[in-house]
Amino acid sequence: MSDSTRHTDTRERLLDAAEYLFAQRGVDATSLRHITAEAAANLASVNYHFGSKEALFRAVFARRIGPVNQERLERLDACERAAGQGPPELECVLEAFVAPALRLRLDPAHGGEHFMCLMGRLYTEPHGLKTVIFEQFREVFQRFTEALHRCLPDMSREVLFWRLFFTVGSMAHTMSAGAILEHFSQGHCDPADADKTIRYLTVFAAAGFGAALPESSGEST
Amino acid sequence: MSDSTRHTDTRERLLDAAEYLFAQRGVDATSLRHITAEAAANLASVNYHFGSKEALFRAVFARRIGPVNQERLERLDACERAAGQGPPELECVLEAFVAPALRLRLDPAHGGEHFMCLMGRLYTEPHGLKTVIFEQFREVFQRFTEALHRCLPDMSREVLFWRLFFTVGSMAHTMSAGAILEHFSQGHCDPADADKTIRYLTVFAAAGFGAALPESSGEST
DNA sequence: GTCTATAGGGGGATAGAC
DNA sequence: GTCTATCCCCCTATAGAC
Repeated sequence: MSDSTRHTDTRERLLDAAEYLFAQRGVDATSLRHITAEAAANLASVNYHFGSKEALFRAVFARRIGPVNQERLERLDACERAAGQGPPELECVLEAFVAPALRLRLDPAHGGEHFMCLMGRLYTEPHGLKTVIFEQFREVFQRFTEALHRCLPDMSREVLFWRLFFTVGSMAHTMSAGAILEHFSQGHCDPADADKTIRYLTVFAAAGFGAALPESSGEST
Repeated sequence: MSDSTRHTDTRERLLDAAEYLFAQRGVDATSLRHITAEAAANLASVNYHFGSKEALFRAVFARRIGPVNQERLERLDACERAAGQGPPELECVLEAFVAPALRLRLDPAHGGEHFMCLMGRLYTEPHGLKTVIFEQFREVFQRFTEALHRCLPDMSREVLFWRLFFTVGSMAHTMSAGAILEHFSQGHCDPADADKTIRYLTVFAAAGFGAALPESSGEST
């Protein structure tokens, strides 16, 4: 915000504008012309600063994913310290994973809410770009699956992966489709209340993880 | 399949092609040229049969959502009959909701797998078209929230809506991002096994619904 | 019902002046 | 670093012959 940076941050304005428009209208539906207009920059500036639309998309993610994943790992460290020698607490681990993403919405200064929506959609978008971005989740994925395995030592890898996957689905849905809940619940639910949302999701997922294992019991068709 | 319909089903071929390509590459990224080429039809045929790309998109959904939602209601009826006077069983209700969508993948003759993926993405896509399509879910939503309320009479509407929302998120994620699970689990999980997937998700969600209620307990930041 | 041809509008990327 | 002008592509939708 200082005057010394004012003239140099076209790049930042482009990132902000792209983040906002990608989240609001989708990546394919957003043109470089929309972005540069929103950023009050020139059409050629995207190619000058980033090289291509795809590179801009990657940059939008690179700017924020790192901090989110770092916070996840720090919170996981805290869970493990609190547990001493024993396994960490299940709810603590799940909250460590879920909270940093769901709290993006509250990020002051920045348009974290837009990024949260975009990131929630990332999992299901058909873009080939996904694969590159998912590499940035590898460490988080490994650390958390290890921690969950210590929480639930008798659970097979298969079931553990499935339940983590369901948890990610609930989280992603909350990040990108909260408006639907607000609409269908007719005001009963408020996805803008991050603390409550985190608490509800953590409790739901922890109970799901703790369920007795189904060995393809009873009913099949 | 009969010869008498062979010459008239350009319309069907267009729907199949659109369903496939929308699922695979996204709606915005799929052009009418792609669709008509895939369907071995003429570029003008989409506008002749449907009027516009948007109308084609709606037709793709209209063709399959009806049957899925009808099956959900029938299965819910079955749960309620089985329960007699009392409340239906929680797992039965959840499976009634989840199974018809997850079993789309097995739909023979048709490309149900593609539609499943597309439908899973519908919740989070930025298209304005969503609102029109969601109207078709209204009855299902009401019947299932009522049934869940009878299963869990002490649960507030707020918590019930949240947990149904989390369940929908897990389901949608499974429908549209199963490939990610297959990749990250390195073969431990097989999202193509519909029976197992349904069982796992039902058990997970039922446990989540059954969790003790959190009154913003303990930790907040 | 099906096709060709085309209108008319954006799209991403780049060259080259400043 | 920033801007204008422009190349060349693909898009949706429609007109009109068959």
